[in-house]
Amino acid sequence: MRISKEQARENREKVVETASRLFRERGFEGVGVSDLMKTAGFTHGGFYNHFSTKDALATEALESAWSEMATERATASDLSRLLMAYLSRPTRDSPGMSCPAAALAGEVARQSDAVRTAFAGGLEEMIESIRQRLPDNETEHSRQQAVALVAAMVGALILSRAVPDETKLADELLEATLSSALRGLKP
Amino acid sequence: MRISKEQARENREKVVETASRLFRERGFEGVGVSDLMKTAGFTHGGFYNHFSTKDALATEALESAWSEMATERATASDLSRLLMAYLSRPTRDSPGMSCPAAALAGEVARQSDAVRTAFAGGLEEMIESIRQRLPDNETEHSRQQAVALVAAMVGALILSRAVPDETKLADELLEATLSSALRGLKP
DNA sequence: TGTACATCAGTGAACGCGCGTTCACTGATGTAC
DNA sequence: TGTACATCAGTGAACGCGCGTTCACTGATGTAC
Repeated sequence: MRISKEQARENREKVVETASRLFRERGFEGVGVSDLMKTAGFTHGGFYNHFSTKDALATEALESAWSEMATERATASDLSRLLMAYLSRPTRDSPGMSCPAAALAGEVARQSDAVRTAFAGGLEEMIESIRQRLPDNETEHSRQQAVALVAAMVGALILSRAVPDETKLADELLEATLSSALRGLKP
Repeated sequence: MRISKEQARENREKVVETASRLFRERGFEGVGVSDLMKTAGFTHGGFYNHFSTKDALATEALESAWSEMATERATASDLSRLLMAYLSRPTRDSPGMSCPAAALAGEVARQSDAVRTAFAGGLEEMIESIRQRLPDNETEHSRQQAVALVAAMVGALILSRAVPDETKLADELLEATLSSALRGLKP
């Protein structure tokens, strides 16, 4: 049952997008190739027609997630709103659709150079896009401010997801970091 | 070859401490029971004389790591120095001996309730010990400040470990977050 | 435009491997008398 | 205090299982004439 080239391209994309979501939800190690292909609507054997290894897919899936984030950031009207959306309960509760840094940073430290490089590329873009939205985005200091802000955003989301769901601390992490970040934007 | 009660107690502690280090270095999933017992100096079969499951050990190992951190925090003379030590390259490059939040937060979100609760307990202690060291540690606002500060510290360390070693960004994350945090301590 | 055949995306069984966990066994420690 | 025996921490083989990856096969698509 050979498939048309166009169909094959679409199928490949479907696998990458499914991986992009599942990896963020369960981590790289938490998603098996067989599991992933099944979720994407295929059998596992065909995987290696598209990707040389699981690690190669991980790299592509990460790039896909970062690109999705960049598109989403472009729609935010200003930095305050971007921060409010990022440090929110809906974002915390849907890791598969949100920031790959918050979902995968811990595991990325132990992945291949290809994955780590893809991660750093997307993170750099995130930092720069935030720097450009800072009030004083021309100064040298704005770079430092953007880097620190991204670290705080990512840290808050990761920690909020780690503590048990019902704890006050889970919400507190988002709220305190948001307040602190918004305060930092004032001149 | 039965062992004395005292010896058995020491052996158990050795396994917990080895796990505490290895889990922080490689993640929960990255350390096998057999591997762990071998590193601690035993064969794997004896594991279940001490722990009911690997998850039970994970919980104890996490508690042990947090307790180690609390002891270490108690020796810091002031908050500035604590921040400088936390956001440093030596700390970043020895995850097995440093903050369990930075090493394990990502994975903890997908662990059992027991592990997540142990994680939240240690994190809460960390937040409170930092709040007490803030200049205005009597105000209501100090709690919020401490929570946001901890999120930034943990986020910076996690991201610094995720990007490739040689990148400028790895150091930048530590430095920018440290500068921003120290600036936040001024009245 | 129609025919013959090569290509290759997808299928599903099979591979070796390491995982967490179980178990029969060993023999020094701990205990009962 | 000395003897007999039960206890149990540690050993290492074995368990079923799911992992990433390979492979022979299928049959519609793509191509050569």
